[in-house]
Amino acid sequence: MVSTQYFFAMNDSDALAMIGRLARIVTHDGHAAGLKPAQWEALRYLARANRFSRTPGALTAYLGATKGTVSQTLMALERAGLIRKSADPADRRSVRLELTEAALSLLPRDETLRFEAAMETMNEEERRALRIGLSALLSARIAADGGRPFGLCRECRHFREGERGPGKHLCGLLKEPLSDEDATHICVEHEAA
Amino acid sequence: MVSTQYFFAMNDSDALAMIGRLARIVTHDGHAAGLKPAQWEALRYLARANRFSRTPGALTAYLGATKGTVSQTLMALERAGLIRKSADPADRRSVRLELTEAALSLLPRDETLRFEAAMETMNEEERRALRIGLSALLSARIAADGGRPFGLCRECRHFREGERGPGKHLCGLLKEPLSDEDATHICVEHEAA
DNA sequence: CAATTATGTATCGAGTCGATACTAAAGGAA
DNA sequence: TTCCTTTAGTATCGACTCGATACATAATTG
Repeated sequence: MVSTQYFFAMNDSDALAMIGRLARIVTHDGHAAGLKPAQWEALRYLARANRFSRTPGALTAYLGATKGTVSQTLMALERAGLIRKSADPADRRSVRLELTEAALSLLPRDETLRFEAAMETMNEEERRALRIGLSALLSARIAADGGRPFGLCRECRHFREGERGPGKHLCGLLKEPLSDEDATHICVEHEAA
Repeated sequence: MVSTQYFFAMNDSDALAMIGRLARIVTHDGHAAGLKPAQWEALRYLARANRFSRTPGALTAYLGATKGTVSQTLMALERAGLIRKSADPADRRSVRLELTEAALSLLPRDETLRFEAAMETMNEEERRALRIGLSALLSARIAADGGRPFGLCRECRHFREGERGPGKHLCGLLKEPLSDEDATHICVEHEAA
């Protein structure tokens, strides 16, 4: 493998520098298709979030930004025809967000997908190391900041699998039914089991 | 360990999402001490770069940005008294960059240092995995983009160790003498051995 | 010596993003 | 019910980002 020839990360300081460089590349990738980095982040989030989590507030928590900033990004996306907003019938303060067809057809042009291509050139041991290392680092950092993990139902303490029959689950927190499809998306209310 | 409880990265797509979230945190950290993300990135780079690499051009290559953007960031840093510019006597188009005392005393306030604190809560296996995984990913991605690796002399094909005596090395490319201290900084001209 | 290439700056426009202030709806307590 | 507090989101400001384009100057190449 050529891949480990360039960088010799011997200590945490080197790892920190690599994290910075990685972040830079992601930001740079965010200028694809005439969008901005924050706009791509919002689209990616909405594509992965379950229906309870497709709101400006949840996106704000995910991004760690302020409400005002997220509001502006969402307005830009709405102007561009990439998201639709609708009122939440249960809570009229709240706004539901939905990707449009245009947004769905734009997702394959996400430049950060190039990282998946890069991973394909790595061997299985390196890929496994990446998953373990990133997972541990993110968990530690997000926990230290008091942020939300945004995980899947499968590892959530509120998940009650099959409580309404096969493939029909329940969220114990929101008291809402969950389909198999719901359970494969990330959730703003996620809490580790 | 709590750290691996939150995220279960099963595949490359999950790893990609983690990379995105990591990048977001780094960007957010970049608003410390009244500076902006791009300004912190420039300061961190200049603190790590050897004397051949402390130029606007090298910083542009490192950041993967355009010359104009980097020029503006550097002007903002100069106005803030964090960098000094000086003419390169050998090439009068080129500008040498130097951190001021104020910048050096600001470096400990870099919020991305919190990642080092997060790493300290990880066990040795996780840390090792992080280094290996990040290294492999960055190498692969940067190679795919045709970017420069910005490594250390030790792993550079131009490095001629001790050619001028003990602790006195030589860069075969630039034909310049290198001290031990020079060799511990990253270089824009780095090429893997 | 002319053409080309390289280094860096000037300017523009849409967007970012923290800060602050604001509106409106929900929820709780007396 | 009527306050009061909390929550969800928007409006506006100012400094900065960042790609794009155009430009000036210096080095290099033919």
